[in-house]
Amino acid sequence: MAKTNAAFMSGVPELLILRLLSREEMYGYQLVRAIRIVSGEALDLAEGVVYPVLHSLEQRGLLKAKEKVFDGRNRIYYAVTAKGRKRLQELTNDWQRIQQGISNVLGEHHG
Amino acid sequence: MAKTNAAFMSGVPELLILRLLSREEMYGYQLVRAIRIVSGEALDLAEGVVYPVLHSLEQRGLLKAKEKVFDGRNRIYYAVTAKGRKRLQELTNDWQRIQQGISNVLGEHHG
DNA sequence: TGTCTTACCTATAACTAATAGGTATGGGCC
DNA sequence: GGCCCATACCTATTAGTTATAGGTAAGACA
Repeated sequence: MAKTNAAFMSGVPELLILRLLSREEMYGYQLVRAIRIVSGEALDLAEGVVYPVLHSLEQRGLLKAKEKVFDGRNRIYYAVTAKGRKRLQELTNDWQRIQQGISNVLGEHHG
Repeated sequence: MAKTNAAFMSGVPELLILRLLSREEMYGYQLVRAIRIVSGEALDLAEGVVYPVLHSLEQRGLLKAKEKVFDGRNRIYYAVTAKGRKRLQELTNDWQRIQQGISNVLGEHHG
């Protein structure tokens, strides 16, 4: 039931995941729900999107994984590394710039 | 000298081009400069990005091309069709929703 | 037993922006 | 004339990701 996105999504999963994990460590399945809820139902990333991004971020040293057993169930918690925080800052800056640029174009009143 | 973008650009060229052309018809080379200027230097799309998008939009019936000779030089002006305006509206809505969703996530104060 | 939710995973497809070229004309400069 | 820059168009290839569509397995609950 994740069928939100047409365009405008490049880089977004990475940004959102880094941002949410920078506040508190979470596991993948939890992230999927958090993105939907915190975005105000505007965004809904499928697990098939979130897990590969988590693996990629971990491999690049931006996240650190920690396996925990909860209620007999396996969970893999992810926390942002120092390198990850730097990356988050960069991505946030890029986002702000691009978002502003698009607003500038859209905001122009019709002539 | 167009080297702006890292991420967050999917769907953006199409949106910007439709929006700018909805105000007045323009030709490709002019669009390239307009995007840079109107966005406040935040965005800079290379010709290699803009021309293929124009062709795609025309093929899909969202733009209509009109060749004009100016100063002995050939220019191809593009205007938005009715179908194109509808598409622009949809894209704008998508953009607003996604942009809002991302703001919601980013804006959360650290806990 | 059967179904739902939780929790993880991956392979493939689909999309599209970015790169890196290329062609051709006109104007200005020496 | 020869040179360079700006204008104005173009395309093939690469790169990078998201989206799709699956699959596995355990626990809860009826």
